Amino acid sequence: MSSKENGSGKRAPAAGSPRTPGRAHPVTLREVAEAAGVSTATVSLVVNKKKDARIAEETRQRVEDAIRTLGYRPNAMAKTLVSGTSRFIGLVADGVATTPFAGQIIHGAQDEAWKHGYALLIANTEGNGELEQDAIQMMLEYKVRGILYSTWFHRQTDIPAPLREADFVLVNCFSAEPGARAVVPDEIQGGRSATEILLRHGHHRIAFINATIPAPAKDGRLLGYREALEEAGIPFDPELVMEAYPDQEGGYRATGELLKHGATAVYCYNDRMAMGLYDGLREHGLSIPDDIAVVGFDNQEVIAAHLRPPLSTVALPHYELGVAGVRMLLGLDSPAEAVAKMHCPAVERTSVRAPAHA
Amino acid sequence: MSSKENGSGKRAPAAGSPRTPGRAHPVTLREVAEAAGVSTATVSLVVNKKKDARIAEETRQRVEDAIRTLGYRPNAMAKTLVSGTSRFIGLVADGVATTPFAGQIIHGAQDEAWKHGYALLIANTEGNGELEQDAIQMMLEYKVRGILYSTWFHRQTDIPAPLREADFVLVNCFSAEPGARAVVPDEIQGGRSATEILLRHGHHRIAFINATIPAPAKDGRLLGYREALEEAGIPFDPELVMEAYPDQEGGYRATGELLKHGATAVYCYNDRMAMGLYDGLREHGLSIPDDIAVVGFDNQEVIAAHLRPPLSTVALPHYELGVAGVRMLLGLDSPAEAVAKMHCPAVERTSVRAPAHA
DNA sequence: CTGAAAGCGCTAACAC
DNA sequence: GTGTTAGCGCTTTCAG
Repeated sequence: MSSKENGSGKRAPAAGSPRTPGRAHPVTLREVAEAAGVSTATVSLVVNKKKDARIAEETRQRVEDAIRTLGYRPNAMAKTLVSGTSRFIGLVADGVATTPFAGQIIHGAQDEAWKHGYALLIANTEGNGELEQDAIQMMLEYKVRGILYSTWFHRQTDIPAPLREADFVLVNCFSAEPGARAVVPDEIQGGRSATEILLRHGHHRIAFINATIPAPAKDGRLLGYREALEEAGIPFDPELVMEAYPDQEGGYRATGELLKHGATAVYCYNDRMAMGLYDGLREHGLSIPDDIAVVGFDNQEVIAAHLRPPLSTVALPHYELGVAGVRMLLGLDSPAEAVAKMHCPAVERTSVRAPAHA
Repeated sequence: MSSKENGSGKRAPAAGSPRTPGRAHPVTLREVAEAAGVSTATVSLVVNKKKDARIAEETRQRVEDAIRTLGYRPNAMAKTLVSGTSRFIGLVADGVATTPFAGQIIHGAQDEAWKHGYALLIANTEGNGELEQDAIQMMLEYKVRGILYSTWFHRQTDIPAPLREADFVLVNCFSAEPGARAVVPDEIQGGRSATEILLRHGHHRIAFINATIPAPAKDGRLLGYREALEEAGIPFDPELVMEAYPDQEGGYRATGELLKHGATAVYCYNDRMAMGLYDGLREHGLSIPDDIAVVGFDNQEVIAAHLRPPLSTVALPHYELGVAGVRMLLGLDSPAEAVAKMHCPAVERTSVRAPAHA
């Protein structure tokens, strides 16, 4: 964290601030105490609404009036200094920017943290290791309650050394180290759910366009597909599984291969591939869902909800990942596994219908 | 900020932490001083690398060794308490979640803040006024250097009362109050740029599908369109301007109307509408860009870069908004206007070509 | 029921 | 060159 600064420190010339009328220095506890004619201890007690402290109703009134008229606001830094640990939870992310998803992790973490009186201190590292170290150091210096270390796509990760000095949990990633707490999406169940959407509509020849890129998602989503098939008593046909680069172009290019094997339905590794596939299918004069049913994965809102027809898919529970991350950090839930797998809910839209000949 | 807590406060049972071996309490400055056989003042001086303090090289070494072996880490809270203001910049957003864009604002703000030694304290309010108040209060209590108040889409906003107690700047929004500092995208220039892409390719009959929803973007993008036309000496034809709900469905439904007026090119209020329009045009057997050229607005990556053909559009400078916001807050740039308009750069892809008969 | 006083970890005069 | 000391604003025994 470099430090150079030339700011004026001046306030914006906004309309007269209602509270601190002309005061340069913020109001302190002591000042409130003097104004109310009590000691700082007493003020502290009423400010913090200590249950066991018996304050005369009359005194409390006097103090509260003083607080109001002076516009007193507690200094969280001083509080923290005394208590030794702040009400901050750090969130280190490798990409808030890169993806619409990271935002949801932040959102979930923030909501849950807030609920328990914590604020989020965030650092976006965009994959820069040095920055990451610095960010963690900084959080440590601010005495954060703990750190959420998150990645924008589900993957294995190394635990940066300084992270160990804090209470931490990995979010959307996991470590090879046993015992390292983590929360990740349940890719297998997600793959099962995606396949089941199709199965439920009566499809038997279901193709799966997997990603070419190795990742827990690649393995998990395939495994889920196989499990669902097996449970439905449908033999696994390797011909129906193909691979493509996991974006629109990949999906588009996979169209030809897909059409060779007489599938009546296809489950795509992600929504972006499904989007490309839509174009490819259309060019072949095929209509969705009448000629072929499609499901995606990720529930990437901008895409899935607005394709024609809207895409049935399985959602990656990013918001829940954030929530679960802070709950685990704070030790709010019963002590289950070290790594929690979050459910990926199916979200059905209209890209699936029973096969024509069924 | 409610406060209830039952966390265990235990650390994750990770591998032995390298630094603080078994220590319950973090290492303090005083301890380093004792270990090095110097006073706390001296340690403070070397820790902060004070230029003017003359420390004997030998002493400095001794101190640095002590720091290293003890694994000392400064307590930022104590520092802040002394100095009166923290190295935090608050960022209040009404929707990190709702959109892929907000992430970019955060990203820009964080990068720039970090560059100047500040960390970001963020609060997502999702439009909840009470939460917003609380968030600002909290930031005030943590003595933030200032607050960035941002909205996920460009609009006018009211300044929440507590915000006035801080140094603040509005990001992606603005206030009716004169003097309130703000940074917003330059919609007019953006509209001009979008239109100019089409003009440059030789189009004369350029339709504009505007949004139905009132917003600075609606007015600005239209105005930019008119300016570009005028500058090109092309008379404004009201028939070529239509309105639709600003999403895929809106764009799709606008197709029929669009086709009535012999436009060879169309500029859409946003990329989502363009996406819908692509489908509509395709159903009419029209091809892009041969039969009709299309440009969007927003540069919503997932969409624009991956439509077939990839969509030429104008980017909303969210990252830059974040950067400019902290620069303005910190008073880093020359004292220009109270509200800065950020440039919206054209990003050309392949959805535009010269008109057929040209 | 309330006040006095001792710090939390660090910085900044001001001595020596 | 380096040590002493007085707080920063607050919480928390411990007296009374």
